[in-house]
Amino acid sequence: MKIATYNVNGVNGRLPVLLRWLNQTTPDVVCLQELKAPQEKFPEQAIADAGYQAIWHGQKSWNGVAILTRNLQIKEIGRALPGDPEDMHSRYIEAVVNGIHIGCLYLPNGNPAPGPKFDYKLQWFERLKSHAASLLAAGTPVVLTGDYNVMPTELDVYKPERWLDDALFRPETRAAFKDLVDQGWTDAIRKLYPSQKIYTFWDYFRDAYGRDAGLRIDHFLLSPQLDGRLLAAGVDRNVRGWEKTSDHAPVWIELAD
DNA sequence: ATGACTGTGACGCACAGA
Repeated sequence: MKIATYNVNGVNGRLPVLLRWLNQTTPDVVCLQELKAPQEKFPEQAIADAGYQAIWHGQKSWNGVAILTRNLQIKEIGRALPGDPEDMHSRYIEAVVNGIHIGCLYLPNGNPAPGPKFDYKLQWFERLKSHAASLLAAGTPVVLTGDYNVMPTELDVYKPERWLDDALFRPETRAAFKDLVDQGWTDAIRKLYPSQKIYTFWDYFRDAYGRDAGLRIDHFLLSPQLDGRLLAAGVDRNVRGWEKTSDHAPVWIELAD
């Protein structure tokens, strides 16, 4: 089973790119982030015509997450990260597909740091850790994937020294990600490519893609039940070179059935 | 060190992104 994650940066503006990529790569499950569309403006029909059913949690202008499946039943479990009923951002949706819990997340950016946005990021991280721990305790296979807005190590940044004070790379952020992984999760890309420079995002500015000035911020965390089923993983980085493309590239894993 | 790009909502320009 092939599972992909893709921060589309606007699902309607990105629709031609999204459909082209879906058609070329036909993942079985797709987690989308940054829909930037209200609930009623999700392009359900175009995605259905491409062969995918979908559940989504939209929001006007910002955020928004979705899970798409191809020829697989999808059962929604929830569309909010537990722990803060006041949090109105659409940043989490969870479903069961093929017996696997799929958590699709869009972790807050957190800039500028320090400040209230950074505090929100760290609080969101705490809630994620809490929910992740309960998923592990349940003992079912789980994939937690999406845009984590974290470069976990220096290997994941083109110029680490420039990012030390950034919300995506500050010590508190990296520590939160490490705490999460240390619960018992496997970072799928790093398991297969422990020392390779791999990026999933390139800024629109200054020809970042052309210079390969990238970041690795979109991740797949696998619960222990799935660790042994990981067959392959990669980044469809060519998609970042397409016209009218997102600043993120799709990332994917392949699991044994 | 700075500013550069992009999508959305509204149809200016502000805001958020990373």
